[in-house]
Amino acid sequence: MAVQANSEPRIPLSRDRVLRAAVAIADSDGLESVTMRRIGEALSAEAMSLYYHVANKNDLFDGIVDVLMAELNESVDRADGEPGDWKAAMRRRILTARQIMLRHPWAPRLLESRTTMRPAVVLYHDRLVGLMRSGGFSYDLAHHALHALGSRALGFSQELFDPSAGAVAQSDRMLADLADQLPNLVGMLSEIAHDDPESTLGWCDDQAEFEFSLDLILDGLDRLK
Amino acid sequence: MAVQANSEPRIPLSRDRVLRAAVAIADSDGLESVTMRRIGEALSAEAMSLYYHVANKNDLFDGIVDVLMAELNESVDRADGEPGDWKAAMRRRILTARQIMLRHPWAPRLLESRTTMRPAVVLYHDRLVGLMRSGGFSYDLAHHALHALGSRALGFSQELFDPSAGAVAQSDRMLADLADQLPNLVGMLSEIAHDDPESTLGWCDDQAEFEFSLDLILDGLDRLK
DNA sequence: CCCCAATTTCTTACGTCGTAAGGCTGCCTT
DNA sequence: AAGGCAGCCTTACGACGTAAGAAATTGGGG
Repeated sequence: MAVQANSEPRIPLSRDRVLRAAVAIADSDGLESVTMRRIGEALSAEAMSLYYHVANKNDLFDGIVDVLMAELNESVDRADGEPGDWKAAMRRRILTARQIMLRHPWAPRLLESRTTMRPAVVLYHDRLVGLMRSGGFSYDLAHHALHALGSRALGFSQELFDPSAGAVAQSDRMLADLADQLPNLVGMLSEIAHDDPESTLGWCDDQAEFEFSLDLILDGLDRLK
Repeated sequence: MAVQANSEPRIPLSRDRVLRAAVAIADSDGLESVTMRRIGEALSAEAMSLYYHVANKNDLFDGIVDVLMAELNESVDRADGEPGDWKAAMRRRILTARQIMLRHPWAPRLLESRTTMRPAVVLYHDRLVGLMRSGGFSYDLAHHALHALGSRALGFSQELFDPSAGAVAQSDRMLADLADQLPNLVGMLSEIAHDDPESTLGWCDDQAEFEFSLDLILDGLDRLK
C-alpha cells in the first residue's frame, strides 16, 4: 500500500506502544477485538510489523498481562504502609487490586487463559505471602491460603451465572417455566432479587458479595493460624 | 466430493451425535480442537451439515455444557440420599461433581466462557440451595454461599498458576533468578515443594487443596448460620 | 412401483484470523 | 562510499465460522 503519504513524522513502533494499544482496544471493544490487524491500524502500521516487537499472539497476551499487573502492583503498593494487622492489610491489597480489575473487564478472562506465570503475578503473590508470614502464618498455611483465595487474591472471582440484563431476563422466563422444578432458587430469588437493583457490574460479582466471600475466607484462615 | 462410495449404511446425524462427537474430541484433543470441520470428519460428514442440527458454534458449546451437566447431575443424584447433615451432603455432592470435572479437563474453561445459563447448571445449584435450606440456612445466607463457593460449587477452581511440568520448570528457573525479589514464595516453595510430588493433575489444583478450601468455606458458613 | 415433497446433506464461497517468507528502506558504522 | 542491519511492509497460506443455495436422500400416497 505504501500510504503514509501524509508527512506525519512516524513515531517508531515499540513493544510498549504495541502493548498499550492492545490494552486500549481491549478496554474499549473487548478482548476479542484485540487482533493483530486492529492493533496495527491503531498504530498506523501493518499487522506484520508488530511481529518485530512481539513474538506472536501468545507473547502479546503475556505482554498485556505485564502491563496490567504493573498498573496493579503500583496501585497496590501505593495503598500499602498504612497501619493494621495482616487481615486488614490483605483486605486492602486485594480490594485495591479489585479496583484495577473493574477498570479492565477483560482482565479476569485473560489471566485465567495464561498458562505461563508472569513475574509480576508471582511478585504480587509473594507480597501476599509476606503479609501472612508477618501475621504469624506458617508457610504451609499461607500456601493453603493462596489456593483458597484463588483468583480472589487478585480481586476477582469468576461467576458462573452472569447476572447481566439479557441473561437475567432469559432466566426469569426460564424460572417461570420451571418454577416447580427449581423451588429453592425461585424462593431465594424472589426474596433477594429486588433488594439491590443495580449493584452488579455485568462481568463481575457485585462488591458486597466479593467482600463477604473474602472475609469469610480470611476469617476462616485466621482461626486456623 | 461425494465420497461415501463405501456402501456403509450411513447413520443419520442428530444433535445428540454431534454433541457427543464434540465431547469426545474435547476429551482427547482439547477444546480448541473442537472445530466444525473436525466434528464433521469424526462423523464422516461435512462441516456444513452440522448446521442442520446445531444453530452455530455458540449453540454447539451450549449443547456440550448440557451433555456434561447431564452426566454430572446424574452422578451427583446417584451419590445422594446417604445420611449426614447439610455439610456432609454438600461436600459429597461437590466432590462428586469434581470427579466429573476431572474426567473433562476442558469443562471449567467452557463453563466459565458460557454467558447464557443452561437449565442443568441452574438445576444443580437449586439442589445445593435446597441442601442449605434444609440445613437451616436463610435464603440470604444461601445466596451468599453460592457466591462464596463460586465455581467450587461445581467441583473446580481456576488456578492462576498452572503447576504442570513445563510451567514449574520455567518458574523454578525464574525463582532462582529472582530469589531475592521473591523471598516469601521462595521460602514457601522450598518448604513445601517436594512433599507431595505427584498429586497435581495439571489443569486443576490437587485434591487436598480443593478439599481444604471447600471445608474452609463450608465451616465458615456453618458459623454464620 | 414410481413420483413428489420434505427433510437432510453437500458444494462453493466469503471474510476473518494468525503468521511464514522474503523484499524494501533508511540510518549507522567503518 | 559501501555495506549491514534494524524496522517496516507486501504477499500469501491455511485454518476458522458460516451464508447461500444446489444436490441427494427419505418417506408417503398414487
